[in-house]
Amino acid sequence: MEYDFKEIEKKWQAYWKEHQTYRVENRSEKPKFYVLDMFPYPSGAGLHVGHPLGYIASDIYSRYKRLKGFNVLHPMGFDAYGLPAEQYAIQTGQHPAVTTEQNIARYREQLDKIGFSFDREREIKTCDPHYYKWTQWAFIRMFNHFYCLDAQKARPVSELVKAFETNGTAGVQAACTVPMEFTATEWNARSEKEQQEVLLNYRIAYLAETMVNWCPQLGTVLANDEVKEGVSERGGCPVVQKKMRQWSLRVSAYAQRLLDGLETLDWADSLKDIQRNWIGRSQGAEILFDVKGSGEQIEVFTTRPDTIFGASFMVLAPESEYTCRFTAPEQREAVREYLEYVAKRTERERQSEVKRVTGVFSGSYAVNPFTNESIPVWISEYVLAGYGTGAIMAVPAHDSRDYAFARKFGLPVVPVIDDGQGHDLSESSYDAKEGRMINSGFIDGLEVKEAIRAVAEEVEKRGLGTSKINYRLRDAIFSRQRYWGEPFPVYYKDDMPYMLDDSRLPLQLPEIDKYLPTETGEPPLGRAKNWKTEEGYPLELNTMPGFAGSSAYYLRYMDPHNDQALVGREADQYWRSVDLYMGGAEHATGHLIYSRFWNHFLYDIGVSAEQEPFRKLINQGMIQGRSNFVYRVRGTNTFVSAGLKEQYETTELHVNVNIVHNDLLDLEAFRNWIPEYANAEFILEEGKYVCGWAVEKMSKSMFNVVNPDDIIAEYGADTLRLYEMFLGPLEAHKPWDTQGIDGVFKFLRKFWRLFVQDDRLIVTGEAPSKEELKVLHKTIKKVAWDIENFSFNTSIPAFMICTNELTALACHKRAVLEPLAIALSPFAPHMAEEVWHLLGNTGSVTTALFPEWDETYLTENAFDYPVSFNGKVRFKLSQPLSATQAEIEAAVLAAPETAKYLEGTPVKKTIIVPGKIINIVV
RNA sequence: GCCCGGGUGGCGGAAUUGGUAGACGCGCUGGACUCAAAAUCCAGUGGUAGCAAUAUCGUGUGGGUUCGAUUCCCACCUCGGGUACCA
Repeated sequence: MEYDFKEIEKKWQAYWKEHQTYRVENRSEKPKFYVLDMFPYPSGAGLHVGHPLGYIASDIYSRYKRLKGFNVLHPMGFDAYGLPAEQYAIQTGQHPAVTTEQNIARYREQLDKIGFSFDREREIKTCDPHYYKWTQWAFIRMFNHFYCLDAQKARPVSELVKAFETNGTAGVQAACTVPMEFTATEWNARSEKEQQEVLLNYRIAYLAETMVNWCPQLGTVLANDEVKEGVSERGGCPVVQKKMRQWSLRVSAYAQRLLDGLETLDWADSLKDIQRNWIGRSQGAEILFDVKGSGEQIEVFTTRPDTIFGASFMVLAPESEYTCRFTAPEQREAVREYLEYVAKRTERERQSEVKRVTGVFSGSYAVNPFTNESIPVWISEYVLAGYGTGAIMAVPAHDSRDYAFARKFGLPVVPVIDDGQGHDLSESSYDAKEGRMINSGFIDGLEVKEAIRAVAEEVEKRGLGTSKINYRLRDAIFSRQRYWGEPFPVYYKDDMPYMLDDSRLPLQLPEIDKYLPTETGEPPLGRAKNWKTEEGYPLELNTMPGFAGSSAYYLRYMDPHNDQALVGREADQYWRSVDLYMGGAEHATGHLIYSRFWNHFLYDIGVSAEQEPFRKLINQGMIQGRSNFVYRVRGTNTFVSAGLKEQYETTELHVNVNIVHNDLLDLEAFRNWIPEYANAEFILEEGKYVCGWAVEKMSKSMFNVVNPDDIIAEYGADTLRLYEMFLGPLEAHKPWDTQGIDGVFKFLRKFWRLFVQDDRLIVTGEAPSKEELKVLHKTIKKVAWDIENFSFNTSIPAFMICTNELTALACHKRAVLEPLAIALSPFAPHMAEEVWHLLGNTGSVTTALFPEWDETYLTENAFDYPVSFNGKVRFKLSQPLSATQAEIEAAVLAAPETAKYLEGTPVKKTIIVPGKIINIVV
């Protein structure tokens, strides 16, 4: 019986299902380990060969951990809300729930064939009311909490109300949208509606007029991470800034904690860097500048207080409220024109024309508090309203943007730092934080870093301002004008939002006739009949964004059937957080920020046991497509082989990679592929048609999609699993190329033949030789190390070498082969189960223990092989010696091998690297 | 612009972190089996010189540290990712 993967894989997949082999309990004597994959959005196209890469890696790790004696939670589910299903619904009228369910069924079927060890009982779908009930529940909690800056955590809004009632804002340190000040008397005099309006300024989930990214083509607003280079990430539609009343989450309140938390995480440094940049902490000072003749002041934020003596003008953001306040009457017309121009520009234009310098003089003058000179106040779009105070002090000599602006409008450039190299300020600004201060009064002669401190102190002393930390991280806009998402558990009374009672959750998504905005421009939910509370209050028409459902799903897996809580206390205390999270780095600024924020909040309110949800994170790389091309001779139906294409005028066309083998085109299959090519003629080289190729994104339009189902049908799931790992380092991006798959398939067949030949089991009970044990233990050691370090691509060669060596030794001994089968089981579980049973074991190999390796089988002589070169003799030590250096030296010099190479030459010195090498210099 | 990563045979990539560079696989070449092909098996395969043993060069480029560098340091070239008037 040859290796019959079809039979074997079918058999064991059925066995696992029937015996619930991978079912896991929330309590155990064993230590826990939680392995999670970023759950997929089930698209209509189904899985391609790139999708399971991370799942295979995490499955190998899960299986390994199980064999190492851990109670492993390894679930899978579906991120089911999303734009594609809704767009499809708009086009076809098909309910998105229906298509989503179909897609999920297809995904599940494809995943099942790969032999994952998921606990199927725990599967979740974000669009399931039993699931999104808890998304809504968490939202209500965010509405009912504010972020207390004293405690650095979320606190109930009821506490805030109490504080307002007794002391007003005095002593209240809370994260807010706009700073507010009022007394208890003022608060108590306010109407219910006015009080609610004030509280929205503090709530963690809040409704506010904010500048949002509005995408007219998609008809919805988008979060910052959903906008890339000024256009929507999905669909690439233009995005404009627009003021709208929208739900937001006060993520910014958690900026420092999200930053600090990174230190405790075992994530790739590059990913941490991305998050650090995104959070964008910058330390500086806020400084007040008097505005001449107004009695009012402008506050600026700067990280370079040291350069204040060089501040020769100020600039306001066009959208800043300062702008209209400080526009002088004679400049009113010019400013109005400029603001009009700015408002017309899209985000994209603004970004693509960064170099373009525009601006207008406000007509006002401010006073530099250190030089007492009067400086003009300008307005320009290069200053952003949403960052800092919306106003800056411009130091053209030491900031390149200010420099460009000063040059364009002829403003003075005053150098205040001497870099010691004679930097030419007529060419460019000097931005570096190095050098000595000049022209700067009391800080003259100080180093830049000292000067920053000195000025900041002086500013505080003179009451001109305070030091201040700013973050780039913005609050997350949480409303979407869409149908296919979680409904908000919100109703409106007197135009103010109120939360539904928990007992009314889940608030189910209503049926509607069409999935488009209403004629009056309301979101699709405006079409729902009776979309109001029993009391008749209207319900919220927006739905939640895609990241809502994916922000706390890992908690739900711990306790997926709990009707009373998002996660039960006991389950949460047991599983705590994800020990290994596997997923793509593209979620660095989206999901991985929101999810951390969400979990920090749940931690604050005592729902989640740990602040950080994902202790270790591995980013698997993307598998790209390898496209093939044919070359059509212009104006004909004749195709020329790649090697000859230079001799003709050709057009390059993508050809389906599934009818190309080793870059050779299957001519018959090509003629049958598309009717247009039925009569195609070919110009061959050496009787073959050679295709061109390139690495591109795997997509339908490039005809380079490889379906895992096809690979499994031809080679089996174990081969697919092995090959995906063998392709290259887990974290690297790499093209899929089916060509090499034969290699791992051959290996599995060879491995099989160690156990079975000529239809019978040939494994014997003989005691293994020293050499065989060395082969075995070498392999176990290597493989265990590789798995622990996620270096799966190198553990497969270890198995291959081992198999070749055992074949050469004609070793069919159970004492060697059984541990080997267990070690292989994380990679090729079907094959491992089969041979495990052939050896007479019962149950699943999952219940075995990963073999331990024994160093004593791997050691031989203290120094194995001398190599001589360049007048030196070198010995490699195969393991650390317990002897002293002098003893080693003496032993080596006395050894006959040494004498052979030295041939009497006197030794100049010896260099000993313990455990590694001895060099003898002659 | 700024912040991260990378550059090793014809190709994917090893080298567990300063110690025999090119493991393993693909591809290619030769051989065995076959009427033949496919499949399978065996051998060879970085460049140069040589029948050969062997010598010599060789990890993007140029320098440096070291007995010893793909690995560490400096400068440059180049590819990829993140981010971008964030003051």
